[in-house]
Amino acid sequence: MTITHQPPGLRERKKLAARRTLQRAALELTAERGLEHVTVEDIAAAADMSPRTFFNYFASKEDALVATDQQGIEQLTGRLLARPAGEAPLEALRAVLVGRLREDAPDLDLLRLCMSVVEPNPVLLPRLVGSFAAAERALAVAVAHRTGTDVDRDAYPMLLAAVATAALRTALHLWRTGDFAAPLPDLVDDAFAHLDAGLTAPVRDH
Amino acid sequence: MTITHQPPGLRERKKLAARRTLQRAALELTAERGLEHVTVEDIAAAADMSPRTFFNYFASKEDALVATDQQGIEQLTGRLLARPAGEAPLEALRAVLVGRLREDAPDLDLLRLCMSVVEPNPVLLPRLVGSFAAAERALAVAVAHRTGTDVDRDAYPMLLAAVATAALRTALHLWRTGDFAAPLPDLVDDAFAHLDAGLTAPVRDH
DNA sequence: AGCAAAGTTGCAGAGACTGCAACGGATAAC
DNA sequence: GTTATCCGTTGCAGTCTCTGCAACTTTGCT
Repeated sequence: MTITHQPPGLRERKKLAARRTLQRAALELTAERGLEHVTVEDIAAAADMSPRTFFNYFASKEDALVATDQQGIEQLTGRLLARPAGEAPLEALRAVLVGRLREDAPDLDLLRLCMSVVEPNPVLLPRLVGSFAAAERALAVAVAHRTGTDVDRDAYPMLLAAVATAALRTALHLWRTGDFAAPLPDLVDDAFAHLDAGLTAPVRDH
Repeated sequence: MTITHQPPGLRERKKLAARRTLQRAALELTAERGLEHVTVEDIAAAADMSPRTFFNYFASKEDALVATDQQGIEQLTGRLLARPAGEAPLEALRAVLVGRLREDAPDLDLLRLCMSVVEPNPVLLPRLVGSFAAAERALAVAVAHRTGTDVDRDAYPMLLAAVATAALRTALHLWRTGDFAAPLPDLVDDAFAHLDAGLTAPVRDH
């Protein structure tokens, strides 16, 4: 099983499209009606698919609202490993995350929807936080690889990955509470700047 | 509605006991049989309660396996606010978390069980991570209060709370992969030490 | 065109979860 | 001591989530 980096075939593209369609349908319906007034059947219908097919893409209804796809994760770790070897790991993480966010606008769109949906449905907050777990683990492995440490014996890789997602989550929170006015990449960058500054109590300038 | 800090009445104690009984039953059964071979009915039976009662305590089967109770969270934030005002916020968080872990052994027992259960049931990992969300939010509010910042406008409080739980989660991971040999409080302390050291790549000494 | 691999769908069934109403034990007021 | 009240427990009925399986359709390749 080798990883093929061919231009993705029709098959893959259709699958990704279907996934996005379902995700968007789920988010929009939930934004309108609230989480408990949307059934999987509704979502499937809105996406012109069978309910059974929904579960081929998402393990649960809530997953469709907060999930990050495996492909995106692999893209992140790939880029992380491609950073110059001398770079400080935290810097590399910042560059990769910010870089990715600056690129794809369509993803940002879904992300915004997602944050809007989570806020009035607090049950989803743990889910959202949990959905970062997979990415975090993958990033930790990549960091371990970069630094020659061991994910299961050294604190460093997991801690660094966890701190990076902490920055991301913080930025997402501020993004939403600020009505998405500030550009998300900038917010993430700011959060990392706080980390660089050593997490000392900030000066209040407002 | 004021917060009563009376010695908890019989009623409260019984509720907490019931909750723990259910939690332990759920964890032990899942440890034996695996997540998908345990039903809520099984758990309720093992705890000598009706299945319906289970859902009076936990919103879902998985919740019983990873949930942290509201009371514990309030205890944490209470202690955080009671720390000396001059103390650096990260230091205060470290002291509170480590302090709490050094105290109650029974809780550690459940925590160990929980980690043992999550490992062979990866579906639970996001849930576990998500279960920290509530605590994190509460801690962020407390930090904001301590530092005079705004949870919804400044990155600092959420970032700090998220970093603290990152340390905790990292410690939990190492605790498990090390077969629970090292004392958890020490591991948490170590993780915070890494944070203090500025997240620079560690020297490899093994 | 024709074969093989992979995706979609329907179906049936187990189990998760909820609202409601009845029951019962503890508490408090009289 | 009796009565009124609160609050947790339980059973029940019903909806929805989620899964395995088998039939069918589409895609990718020759």
